[in-house]
Amino acid sequence: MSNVERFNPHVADARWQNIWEERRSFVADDNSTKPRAYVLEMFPYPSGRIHIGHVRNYTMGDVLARYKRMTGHEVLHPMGWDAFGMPAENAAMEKNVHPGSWTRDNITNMKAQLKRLGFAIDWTRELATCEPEYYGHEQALFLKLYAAGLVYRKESAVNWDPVDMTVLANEQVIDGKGWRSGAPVERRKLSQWFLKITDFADELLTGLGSLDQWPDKVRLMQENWIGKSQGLKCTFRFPGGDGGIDVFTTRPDTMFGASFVAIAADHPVAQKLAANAPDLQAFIEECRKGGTTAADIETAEKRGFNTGLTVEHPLDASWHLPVYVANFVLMDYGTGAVFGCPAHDQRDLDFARKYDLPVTRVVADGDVADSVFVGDIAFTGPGRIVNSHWMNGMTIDQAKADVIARAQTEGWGIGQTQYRLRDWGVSRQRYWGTPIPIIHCQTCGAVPVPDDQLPVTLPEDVSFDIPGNPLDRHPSWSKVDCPSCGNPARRETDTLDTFVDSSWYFIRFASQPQDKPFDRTVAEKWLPVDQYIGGVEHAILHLLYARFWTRALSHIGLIDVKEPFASLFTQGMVTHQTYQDAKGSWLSPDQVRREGDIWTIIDSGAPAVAGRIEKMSKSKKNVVDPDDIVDQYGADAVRWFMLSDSPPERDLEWSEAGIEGCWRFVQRLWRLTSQVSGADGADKVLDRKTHQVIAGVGADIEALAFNKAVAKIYDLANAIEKAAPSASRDTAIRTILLLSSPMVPHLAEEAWTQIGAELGGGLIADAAWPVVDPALLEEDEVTIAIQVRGKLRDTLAVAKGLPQAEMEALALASEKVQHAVDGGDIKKIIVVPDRLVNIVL
RNA sequence: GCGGAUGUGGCGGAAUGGUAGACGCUACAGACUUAAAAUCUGUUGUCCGUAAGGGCGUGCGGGUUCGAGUCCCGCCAUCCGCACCA
Repeated sequence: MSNVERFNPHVADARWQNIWEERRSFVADDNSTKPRAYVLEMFPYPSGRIHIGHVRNYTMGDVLARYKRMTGHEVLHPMGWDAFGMPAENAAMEKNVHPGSWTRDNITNMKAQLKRLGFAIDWTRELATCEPEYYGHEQALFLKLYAAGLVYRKESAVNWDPVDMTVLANEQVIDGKGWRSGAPVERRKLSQWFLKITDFADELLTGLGSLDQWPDKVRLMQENWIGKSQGLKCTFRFPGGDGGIDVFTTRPDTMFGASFVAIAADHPVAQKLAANAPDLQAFIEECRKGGTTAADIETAEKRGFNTGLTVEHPLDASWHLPVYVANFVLMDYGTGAVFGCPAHDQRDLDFARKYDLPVTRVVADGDVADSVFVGDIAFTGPGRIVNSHWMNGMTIDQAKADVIARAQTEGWGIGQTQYRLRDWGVSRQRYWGTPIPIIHCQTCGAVPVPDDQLPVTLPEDVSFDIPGNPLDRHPSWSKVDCPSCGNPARRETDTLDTFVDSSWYFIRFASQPQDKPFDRTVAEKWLPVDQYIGGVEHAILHLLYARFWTRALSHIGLIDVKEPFASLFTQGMVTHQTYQDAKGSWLSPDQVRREGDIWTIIDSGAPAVAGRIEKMSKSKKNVVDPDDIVDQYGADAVRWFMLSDSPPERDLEWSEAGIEGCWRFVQRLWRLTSQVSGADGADKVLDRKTHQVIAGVGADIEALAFNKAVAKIYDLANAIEKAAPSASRDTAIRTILLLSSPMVPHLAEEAWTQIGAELGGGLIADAAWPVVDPALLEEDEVTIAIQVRGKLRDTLAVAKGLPQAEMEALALASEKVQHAVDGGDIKKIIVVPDRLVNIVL
């Protein structure tokens, strides 16, 4: 054993970080002729401190970025800040700081934290969405979409806090009450800006088909979110022929099972009736209680109000159905009205049982075809149509087609494609966001801010001492002259949803000229992003909005990119055990100590309870600060931990023992690199292992299966340690350094200068990935399994490629096999070459 | 409520339908040491057995197959998303 000093990250980390920076190692060259690789992790919200989840995310991207550089790519790996959002305003209210200075301070701190981890980031392209240099271009893009007719204004519901007189985000509504006032929230309508994402519904849906490097689950979730369905839009007429109620249904086959029509509380018919019906008015107001989320609405008790109105059944005018106002019907989806077929829809059945409405079966469940439906569980399976006159005996699909055809011929309905997707409401009644560049004029209406007046910047002099949007009460900011007629007018005081900011930052990273949002030619060189990595919580909204925005820009001819992210990876969360004291208060991990199976509070000696392993969160105090652990173990051990053990798409549990193990491995790798001996001679077994590992680690990194790459590196380290000195062993040591350098770059550089000096020096970051010799991958001997009746009875080492007959003979000759067969009748022998023999009795 | 996923030793996990538990962690035993740390060697799914060997084992219940952790059907549990959190 040599007496090498330990690897000291406290010195080495900063040294190499400075060298990479000085040499501009990771600055991407727009004009490079190398193949390009754009590696992007979802940019962070500057909340204050870097979170371990960020570290995991950026470590994964970093390994890929560094690997891509080593395999000859020009890599773009940028970083920026998703810097607008509510927490800055909350901080302003709580700590009396300006959202801007709070945000910018956080960025400074978090950038320093990220730098300590040695990520191969091109910091020259750093951007923050809260700066006019970014959001000004966003305003320009918004106005281009406006000019193209993709932006419009309409009424839409928000959570209204009647005490604070302010709009609340869903997050600020807790159990139906405002988080500060505690008052029950109401749904209130406001006029707001919308982007026409529904124009792209079909494109966004079919586009999913081209995203073959996206996880199936994300594509499926987006598909369901867009929710394309075919159905019938038809009118249930008021008796007497004066108008009616338009209804959309995906189940026209069940029309003869209808027993009521239900309309939304906001439906014009309901509104009109309520004017003269106080009890209906009261019911409608009751329906407005509670928050706006789908979960709130759909888990609320299903309630209805019988309006006393009736409508004619389209297929039988003599058949009249009652009209209810129901709290589960949404004005935003379809026509805001449905017909209820209780036998074949659970919600309708619950409703019918509650209000004692008829329940008629129209789809047979096997042989059950009784006209009166029994039970409380709706039948939604396949079957043939019954109790439906001429449709009896048809399949569901035949009946659907029949009813739609009949409706179109007779003129009372039309076959229609419907989407669940709604237009994207982008108005936010808040300060800390991109101002919507519109001016409201009494004469001219909504007028876009002229290009030469962009950016519309946020005023700095705002106060947060009372709830509500400071832009609204700013003395002068909103007072402007109309750009069109010159008369006094009012600036829009709503700001844009922060999802708009994150819908194009990846384009701005690729190209950031001062005078326009991006240079098309340069952006198109880099886009689409080759690998996008982030949390699965963004599977729908962010990723769908970014896809839409890119298509919208493409639609108006600004860029020729349809899909922004060619390959997507969704990582799991970082979790940690939680601890509580006897009263149930949360304790941080450094407040408790373990003695055997007993946990105690260090300060008081009182008992503590080790609870569930949960996502790290401040409220549960189970957080670990990356700075602390980098201080203790250095960047490389932390990075190694982020990649080890857990598959990246799954949750990773932070543990003391785990990081200790990683620290030991870093030191072990360091010792290994001091063992280059200069010895001669080849070690064929080690050579084979080395090349198998080169091939395996490369494939694993490309597949982002970092835990498997790590396991293979451990395997190679074990093999090297067991091998006797030889030229092969020296090569294996250099190889393991190269293979692990994307993961532990500081140690790799440090060791590389020592053993690399003799090879001519240079940075390992600039070194080439080792090349696999396919001839060395081949094993000449394989172990085959011998099964009897599918149970393993023996294993045999045989030459690779042994003929099946010989495998069979060897298997039968095995004593263990003969014992297991025990003279029984052999019916069949299955032979899988180089794998196994299965003897079937 | 709707949509999506996950479930394998003490723990994290590995396994193109073909030897379940690679690799790591923990624990235990041993070596080295005055001692500790570090390091090294070995053991570590479970039950029966001195051993050889055998039984049982991938959330639960069925099924397909020569062969199922893997495919199919039905459950259970947990987690994530649900349009103003980012």
